[in-house]
Parts: sequence; structure tokens; C-alpha cells
Amino acid sequence: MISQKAKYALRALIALARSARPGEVLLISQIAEQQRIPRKFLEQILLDLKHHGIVTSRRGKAGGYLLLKDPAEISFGEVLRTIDGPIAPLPCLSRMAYRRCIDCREEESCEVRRVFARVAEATRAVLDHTTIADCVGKPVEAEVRALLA
Amino acid sequence: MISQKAKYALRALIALARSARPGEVLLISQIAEQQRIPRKFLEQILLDLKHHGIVTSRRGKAGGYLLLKDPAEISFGEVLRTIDGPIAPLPCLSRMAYRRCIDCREEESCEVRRVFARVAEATRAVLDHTTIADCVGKPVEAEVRALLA
DNA sequence: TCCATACTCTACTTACTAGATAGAGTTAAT
DNA sequence: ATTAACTCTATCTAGTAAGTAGAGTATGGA
Repeated sequence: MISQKAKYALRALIALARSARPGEVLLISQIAEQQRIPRKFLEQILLDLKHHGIVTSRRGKAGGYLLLKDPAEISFGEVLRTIDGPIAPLPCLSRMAYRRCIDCREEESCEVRRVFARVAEATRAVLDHTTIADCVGKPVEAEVRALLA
Repeated sequence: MISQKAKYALRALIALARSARPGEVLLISQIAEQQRIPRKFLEQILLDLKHHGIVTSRRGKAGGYLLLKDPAEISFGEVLRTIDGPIAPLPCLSRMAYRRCIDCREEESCEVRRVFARVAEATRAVLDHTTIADCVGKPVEAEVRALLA
């Protein structure tokens, strides 16, 4: 299960991508209301995304948030890794945070690992090749893109 | 990430499948030692698997555990669902424990859901079609099976 | 019968995390 | 100077993961 936080992050990014005439900002409170996300929680999330160079912000009156990266360059995988940490189903299969399983004799012959490696691969195939841009068009377009991917 | 508990369960089942001349049992302590699983923790796990009809046990002297189901009928998916609960990345995509996302306007047009539906499908394709039997043969055999699946 | 062995069940502990909430601080426009 | 917005850090609460503890129950054998 992905966290609420990651789900909120994705929805916020989609909202930003949708409303985006370049240079135009969205208020935290607008996104929060539109997407039914607890406002203070969303603040943290956007700040996090900002620190990771995915969005940027303007402060003060007339401030707000906007995408820093091109929507087509923001993959679901990147967002999940930013917010939730590693995607891999086992620590010994994580790219961003590899850790050997302490109780596992030898990694190469671990049957459990072998199976979950296939899961990880399949998951990454989807998440690393699906972007926020894939979510802003009309539903039908998105469907087509998904099938072609 | 799958839990340690689920990983232990899978390893225990593989150990049982490996040692299995029909009717022959393995002691909890044997499995625990062989697989480096905390013994008391493993007790709980095996009991759980027993209650779900995956293994069975004999009590008293000369007691122990053995598989109840055919290894080829025990899928990774079944074990994970038994031990960890739903596999789906979102509650609104779970078969065993569907729950609508309270903050989601309409499920059909939810872009996040659409993407994770593909993840769920890919994950299930692996986990529901890989069984304990796929893990007991020689490593090479397992590899071949995986490629053919 | 009694004992040792091995599974069974329930409760508990401990540390960590998810999902917020709170509030003081800082920046920018008017 | 004021107000609107973002920024940062701390805190809270409930729940979960991972494991530990210990009393209970069944079985086979001396």
C-alpha cells in the first residue's frame, strides 16, 4: 500500500500540471480544497517536493506553487521514492536504499528474492515510465498512452 | 516492502516443501535454526498458516509441521494475503479488502487509481502465478519456469 | 502413570511510523 | 505597516511491526 501522503503528492502534482499556464501559481489552500487534502499536511508535502526540485514556490502575497520540472519528466516512481522512500518489495532489491537481508544466507540463491525481483521489475516498468503528463490529458488519451507504454 | 513476517512464512514453506517426503514433519525449531528465524516468532507464523489451511501439524513427541496443500497450489499471493493482508497498492484496488478512498471524487476518473491499477495487475500476474513449488527445484529450473510464466 | 517433548494460544513490550496538527518565523506586495 | 503566503520544527495520537514471555494442551514412551 502506498501512503496517503504519496497519494496526496501525486494528486497535488496533477492539479498543478492541469492548471499550468507557465509561470502561473496555485495556492496551497486552493489545491487543498480542490483535492480535499488537509491543508497543513499538504504544506509539508509540497515543501518536500520543493526540496527535491520537483516544484517551486513564490512567497508572500501573490505567492503559490508551480511545477519546476516538466510534467513529462516527473514519473510516479520519482514521486513515490521522494515521499515514501524505496519502492522495492525487499530491501535487498532496492536501488535507492539497498540493504542486505541479514538473515538471508546467500542472495544469489534466495528464491524469495528471485520472485520479488520480478515483481520489482514489473512495478518499475509502470511507475518509472508513467508521468504526471500522462494524467493531465483527457481520460481516453491517458488510456491509450497506458496501452502503448 | 513486504514484512519480515511474510518473508519468514515464505521461507518456512519452502523449507517444508524441500524436506517433504509425504507425511514427514519438520520441527519448528529445525526450521527456525535452518532459516535463522526467531523461534517464537515462527511459532506464530506457522500457527497462522495452519489456521488458513496451508500447513498442518502434529502435536506431542514426534510432532512437527508439514504442508497441507500441494506446493504447486500455494501461491506467493496467497501467503502474502494471509500474513500481510491486501497486496493492492491502494485500498480502492484491493480484491480482498476493497475500500473506497474517502477523499477521491469519482473512482472511474481517478488518474492515480488508473496508474496503480496497472501496477496491481502486474504484481498479481507474478504473485498469483508463482508457487512454492517453483522454489524447490534447482535454481536453473526455477529460472526457466519464471521466464515461461 | 508420569515425564519430556512439541505444538497452541494469548498477552505483552518496545520502537517506529503514518497521518496529521500547531504555531512561530519569514518574505513580498500594496 | 499590514496582510497574505510560504517555511520550518515540534508535537501528538493511534496503530503496526517485530519479537518475547509464559501458561496451557496433546502425544509418545519409560
